[in-house]
Amino acid sequence: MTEAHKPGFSDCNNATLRRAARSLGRFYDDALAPTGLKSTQFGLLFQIHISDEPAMGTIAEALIMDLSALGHTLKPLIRDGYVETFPDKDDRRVKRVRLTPQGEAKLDEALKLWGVAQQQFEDKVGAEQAAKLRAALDAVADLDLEMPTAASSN
Amino acid sequence: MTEAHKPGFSDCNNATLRRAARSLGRFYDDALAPTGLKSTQFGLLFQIHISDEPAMGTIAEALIMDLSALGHTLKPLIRDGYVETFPDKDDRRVKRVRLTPQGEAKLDEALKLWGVAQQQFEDKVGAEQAAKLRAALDAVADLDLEMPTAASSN
DNA sequence: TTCAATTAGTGGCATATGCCACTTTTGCCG
DNA sequence: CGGCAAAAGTGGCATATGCCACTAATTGAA
Repeated sequence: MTEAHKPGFSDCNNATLRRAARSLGRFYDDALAPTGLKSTQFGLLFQIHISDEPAMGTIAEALIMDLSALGHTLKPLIRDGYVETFPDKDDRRVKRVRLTPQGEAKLDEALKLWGVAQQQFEDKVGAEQAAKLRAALDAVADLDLEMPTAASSN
Repeated sequence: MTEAHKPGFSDCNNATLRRAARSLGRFYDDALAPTGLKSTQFGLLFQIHISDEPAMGTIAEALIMDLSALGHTLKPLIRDGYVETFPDKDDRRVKRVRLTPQGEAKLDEALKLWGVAQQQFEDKVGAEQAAKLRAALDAVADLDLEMPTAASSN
């Protein structure tokens, strides 16, 4: 076969993905810096915004993140007054989430800066390519991966 | 029709990337769990392995990660005896890194499990597609993105 | 109705990552 | 040569994420 270039991270799908995530994350973080929000927080606020007072579990599922991780990530946003929670009317185990007026305002503010970064990115890779990449990433994220024969070998 | 029912949630390239990273990270983490290593640690050990006693800055650059972040991430690996550092002969500011024999052994052990996960992934998406995805991700990671506003000299 | 199993979150602990302020070395220059 | 800027790391602080053990609220029998 071809004289494979430096293997390094290149071979591991996961390592490559994380590396790209660090790189792109920095870019979007820089873009949002003036708002005081991290790109992850921005994404979370947006997800809450487009949902209808979602339960924590619902958000976690949509973002494919651990429920407890979501709880942790939500704390600074609640502390800063951007988000608030309230119990579900029918199931007291369920805690629903919504943006506060300040949260909505902050999101609007962030959306403008996000747009600049997003545009910048798409100008570089092309809107078409970017859309394809996102589709591919969504497909990967939604894969039902499972370890075949879990352990107990040799 | 009703909106907001898509798997993703926004057109944000960064959010989509992070979401996929969380998802895939879990898969690889599960695969490596028997070794006691996280997929990130595995990636770091591998990077050190294929490099020639790299300086910390060199590793950070290759993985596109903050130097201080690398330092933090390295700590548990040093504590567990998989990695050791030593000063550069010519420049005392430089700290070089290498795997210990246990580190090499642990890496070998992890490589086997990684291979299974990697194979599992490629069976699902196709080796061809996976390679393309990695190429796209590497391209994204190496983009020279810059915010127009604060952009000065570079 | 009462109790075991399930579901939704919380809290603690540990790693992953970044930024910023320092400290130590080098390098460069007048 | 002396001093100042740049380079390489370190440490502290804060957020991002996961897993596990627990608690509280529900549900599904018996």
